[in-house]
Amino acid sequence: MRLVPACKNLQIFKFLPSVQAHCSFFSAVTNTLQVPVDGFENENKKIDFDLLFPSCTTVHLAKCLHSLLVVSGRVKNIFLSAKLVNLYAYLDDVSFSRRTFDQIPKKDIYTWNSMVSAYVRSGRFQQAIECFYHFLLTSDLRPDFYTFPPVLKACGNLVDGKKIHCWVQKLGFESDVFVAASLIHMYSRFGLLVIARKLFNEMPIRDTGSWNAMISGFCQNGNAAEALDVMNEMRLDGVKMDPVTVSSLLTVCAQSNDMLSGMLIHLYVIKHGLEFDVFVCNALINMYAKFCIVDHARKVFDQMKIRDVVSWNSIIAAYEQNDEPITAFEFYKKMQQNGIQSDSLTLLSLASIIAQLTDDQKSRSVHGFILRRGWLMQDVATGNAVVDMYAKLGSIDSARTVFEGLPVKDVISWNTLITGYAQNGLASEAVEVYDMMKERTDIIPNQGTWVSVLPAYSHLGALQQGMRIHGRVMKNCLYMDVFVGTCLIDMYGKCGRLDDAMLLFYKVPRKSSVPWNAIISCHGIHGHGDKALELFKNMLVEEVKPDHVTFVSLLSACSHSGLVGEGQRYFDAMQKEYGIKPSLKHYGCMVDLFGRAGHLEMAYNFIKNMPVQPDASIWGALLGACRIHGNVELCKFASDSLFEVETENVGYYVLLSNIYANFGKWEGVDKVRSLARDKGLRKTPGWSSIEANNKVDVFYTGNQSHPNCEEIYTELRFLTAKMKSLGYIPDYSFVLQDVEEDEKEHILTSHSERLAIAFGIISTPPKTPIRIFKNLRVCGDCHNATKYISKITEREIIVRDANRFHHFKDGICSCGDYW
DNA sequence: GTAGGGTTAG
Repeated sequence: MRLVPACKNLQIFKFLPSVQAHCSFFSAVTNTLQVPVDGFENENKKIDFDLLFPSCTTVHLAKCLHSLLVVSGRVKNIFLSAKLVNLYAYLDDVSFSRRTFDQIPKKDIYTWNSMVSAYVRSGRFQQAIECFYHFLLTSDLRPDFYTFPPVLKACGNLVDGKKIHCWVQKLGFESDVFVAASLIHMYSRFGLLVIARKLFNEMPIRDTGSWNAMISGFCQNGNAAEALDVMNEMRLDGVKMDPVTVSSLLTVCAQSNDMLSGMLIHLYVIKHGLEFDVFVCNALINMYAKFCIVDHARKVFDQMKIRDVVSWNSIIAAYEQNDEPITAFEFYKKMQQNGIQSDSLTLLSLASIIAQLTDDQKSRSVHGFILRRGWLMQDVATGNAVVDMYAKLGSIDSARTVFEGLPVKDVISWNTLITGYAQNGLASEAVEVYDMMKERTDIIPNQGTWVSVLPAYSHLGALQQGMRIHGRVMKNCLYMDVFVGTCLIDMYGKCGRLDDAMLLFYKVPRKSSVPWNAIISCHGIHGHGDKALELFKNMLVEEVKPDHVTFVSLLSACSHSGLVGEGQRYFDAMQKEYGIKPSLKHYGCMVDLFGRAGHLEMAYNFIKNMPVQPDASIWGALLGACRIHGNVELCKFASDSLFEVETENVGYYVLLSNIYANFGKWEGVDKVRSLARDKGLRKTPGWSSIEANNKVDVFYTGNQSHPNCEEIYTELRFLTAKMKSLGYIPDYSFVLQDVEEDEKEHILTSHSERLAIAFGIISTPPKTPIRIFKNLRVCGDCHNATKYISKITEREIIVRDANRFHHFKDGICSCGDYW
């Protein structure tokens, strides 16, 4: 080939590959277009370059064509060079468009238009606008009809385009259908729908594109009703909907949960033969996925003749978001088998699938894949998905590391990390991250932030901080958001303010089960079983459909209040009247309900008749009941069964060792403890916290390092003496160490809950309520002592432990010693 | 020779 040496000196050939590449290009184009290679060698006279452009389907081929133009000198032809600008843009290589553009010495309007639209097509809106202004400043040419649509599109993504609109008016292009559609679309993107509608109404001639611009304007603002109105006007006008109309409308139907309209449009699609358009099918898949009708989504997907990456992403996301991670993963594998390259959205779904499948090993591969593609650095959404994946898998440290490495962190990155800590039981870390976001960034918290940080405050019992958020939320009316509202209800309920929780409950929208579940559960943990049942009945009156969570809240409320008969009835009703299949959580509540009430045999028989395999939580509930009611035989059986299915949860070892200690079987205690030690399990240390003077203080058992330590122990000595004079006898069965009597009394008085109460007494005004939180269950002797303390100090003492609330007042506890 | 209106996201 003589061509190659001739090309060597030319700048453009830096990009050109080997001799073989030239050969393959030549054979490709000459075969297709029947251009003899001789023709090129005879001064190119026989080659029609215009015909070569459509053959260039890759950047590589485009570069080869470019080289041909350079070598043959035809690059000087202004038409052909401008076509190259467009070609590179279509092949998604805008930097080559620009290089080619720069090499054109005398640019005409077509050249400029091509460059601007090349930028727009590749999403570089800022550069498109800059190029347009550069054109206005440096060229004598006037913009034409073709100039404005891309420029207006760029404006819709960046700045107010009113200035550009003035230009359009000055030049008299407003009546052009293409320009008008662009204006309508641009104003819609700014939410200026009135202006958009006015322009639309004033159009003398409307084509389908004009209608589509108006409809998509409403759709992109989530204005479903108006979009459907325009659709009806359009049809009355006798204009047929095309695939563009339909795909916009399907999306807005999905967003607004309008299943009826969505299905009617689907019928239209079938009747008018639009079901082979890829955009339409993709929109249908997404719509059915949002409606949770995955089968319909699947049917649409199956009958598609051509599928693109969006089709695959949509069907994968459909299964992923409807809790079918296994099927979703199968589709991902099929996508690969079909040779479709994943994009960042594929990986977004994949990360969530892996989290749902709890597949630690695959999580590393997903992370690696994303890292290699550079998406972690370019695309914050992908980064957030990785953080979320690790957090959901419990690898919160990996989540943190990925988070730290993100070059740009948006509000969702922060929310994801906060939620990650909160859901892994690390509430104070969650709060720390929230504080860090507040102090070190300008990021404005949103609904998601409140939903992530409020549960952390609930967990810590940080009422003051929670209330501060309530204040902020009030300002922008976000408390009307059902999720934020529910988190606040939960926070007040879990911080002991049941009245405030109720007040709020009546303010938030309660059409869905979400706030009902929260308020029922709050009454349950406060031991107000009757009120929980009443709320459930109100829920039915207001025609809110209970879900599986409602019944968990309801059954556990029955269990806390000893409402055995009611619990049984609702367990039955749940299956028969509401068609909800009980999950292990429901079975656990029932075992707890029977066990706590002392019906150990019933609890055991219930487990035997369960249609599913009992897990550790079920045996744990039975073991807990055995502890309260002291059944040694069943205890042995329950613990054996428990450790067959679960050996990692330290709580169960502690429970069993406590039972042995209760019976004074110290060998048993030692055995269980060494068993746990061998497994490398360490007991969760018990702590209690109290929020006083805008600050949360945390006490561990036997704490000596608190600044008010001396005063606290003095107060406790004083209280113990007073309690004894009123008839208090320490119950040493709650001392879980084999030590002397003196030592036992000291151990009881230095339990974390007592330190916190004593601190509350000395640091808050007399007779004000004291609110305490304990991470484990409150000790029985402390429970008894707190009754006396409430009488002596004339204070209401509210203790929330891992299980429920205890309200102490005038020497009695709201739980009636039943917990 | 060029242009508008469309599908997937935490």
